[in-house]
Amino acid sequence: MSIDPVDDPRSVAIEQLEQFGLSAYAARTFVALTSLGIGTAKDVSNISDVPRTRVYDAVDELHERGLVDIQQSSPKQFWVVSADTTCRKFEQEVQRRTDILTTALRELGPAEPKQEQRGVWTVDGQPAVTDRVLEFIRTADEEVVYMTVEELLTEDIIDELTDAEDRGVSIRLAGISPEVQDLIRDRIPQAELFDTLWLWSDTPAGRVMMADESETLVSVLVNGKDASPSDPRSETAIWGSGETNSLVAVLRAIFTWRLEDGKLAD
Amino acid sequence: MSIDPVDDPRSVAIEQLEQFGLSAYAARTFVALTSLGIGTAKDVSNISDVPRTRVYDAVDELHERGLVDIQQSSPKQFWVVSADTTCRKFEQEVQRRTDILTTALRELGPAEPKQEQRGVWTVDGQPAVTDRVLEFIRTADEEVVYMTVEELLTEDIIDELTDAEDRGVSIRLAGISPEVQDLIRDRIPQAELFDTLWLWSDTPAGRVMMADESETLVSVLVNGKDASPSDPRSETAIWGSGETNSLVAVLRAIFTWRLEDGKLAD
DNA sequence: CACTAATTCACTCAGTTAATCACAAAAACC
DNA sequence: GGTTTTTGTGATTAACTGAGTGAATTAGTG
Repeated sequence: MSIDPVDDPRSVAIEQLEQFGLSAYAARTFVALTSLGIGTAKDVSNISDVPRTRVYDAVDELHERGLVDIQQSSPKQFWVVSADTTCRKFEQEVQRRTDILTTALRELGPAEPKQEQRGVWTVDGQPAVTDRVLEFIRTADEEVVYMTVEELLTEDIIDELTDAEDRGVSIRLAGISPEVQDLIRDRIPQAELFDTLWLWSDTPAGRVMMADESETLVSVLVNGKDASPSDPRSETAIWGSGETNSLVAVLRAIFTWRLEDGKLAD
Repeated sequence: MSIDPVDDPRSVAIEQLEQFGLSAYAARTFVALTSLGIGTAKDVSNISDVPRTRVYDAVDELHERGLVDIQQSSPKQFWVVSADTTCRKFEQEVQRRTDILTTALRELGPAEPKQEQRGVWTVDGQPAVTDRVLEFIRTADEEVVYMTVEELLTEDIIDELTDAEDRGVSIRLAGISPEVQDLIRDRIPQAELFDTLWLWSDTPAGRVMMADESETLVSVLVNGKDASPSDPRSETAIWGSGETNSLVAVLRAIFTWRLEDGKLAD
């Protein structure tokens, strides 16, 4: 077919506008008006598939939001604000909302350190896993050990590691190719780079990390062979926290042993 | 009653979370978990009024979004990310969406200068009116005349006027008390301050503006006496654009006459 | 093995919104 | 001036989503 819905700017815009809380009609009407600039209900109905009689309601909704102005004539004319202004508007709106949410949650959250001992938690999806990793690095104050395949040593992680090092946290990294090692030595000079601990390459490798010997995370990439090759939600991790957590215990044992044995005793 | 819903951080947070696209159950569950830190379905159901049997669905939804992790034990335990991380997450998410929307709309909008001649458009609500004013100032390149009551000479307008002045646009302001005039002279030194043109004080005064003698806007505050005194949606404006627009013609005549007559001829 | 708690699943009900239709008012056109 | 088309408003119906409830299955516990 001629138009691929995922590429068509119309569909994309409509999709996003709905996400911002507009009704389907309002979103489609807005997009139609954006390419028209100014138009009547008939014009809008022609190029969008909004029933003509419903354009009026949709425009009212948009007018409420300050996105469209109405000319009281017959036929009514509808004027749409510029794309730039619209986006600025949404950004402000959302910024305001985020602020409200932040303060509300802060008032609420006792933020008492959740010292879970026994449990092992699951996280799915690379973004979510990265979040946990970042949080662990952020709250570490002595040591971070991070074994990873290269595709998972992303910029945000390096940033967080750099911050940690500045706080005096000792960083130990593994699983990195020689080229990237150079980069790391530049960005995080104090980091200790050690070789990967076990046979790593032919497994659906993900990452293994430990912070302060009390927070650990292990992940695998689930689409090593089959599954859609570019599915971003293909990482699955488990993590545990607390000195007596079993996962923590296992990893601490392994790391301590290998680090002291294979490399240096610090 | 003991709890005012508009002040209760729980209600506020739930409200905002729903705006961000979470279901009612998911939002309430999240808030409950935020004050708990870690909890079971029972815990959540006790302090929120989510039916126990539905906590699981809600948690699934939150897990999908990376806001909650699940411990596969019995009873299941749920762990919630910190308030800070949550808000960071939403901010990123929304930023991404706004970017997508912006590019999509840019591809779409011909952004051809909408030169409307005859029409007079309506705008309601102070934020929306301010938007139009800002846009007119932004696109002016010779002259801006702005008469206003003080409460409508807000910071964002002053900023935009300052920018305009830097571009070499001549600014003419009226309707400002002596104290504020000093402020203006400091912020926008080149601005010409002229006295209000007609009896202004006993009307439900709003603003009158003209940009480049081709874009004009007139507003009134509709709740001068009655109506809820602090209703923000109480300003109503009309605007017109183009050399031959009737509203433009009228205002141009008045301003030119009064400015040359009463003050100076520039 | 029996009993209880926990979890999942299936179903109902209500509210919302899309969509269609019918009608009144206004414009345009003989 | 009457007729026809266009425009705007309101009512009505259909479809869908999501809240809420309860039954059925599973997992712990004594």
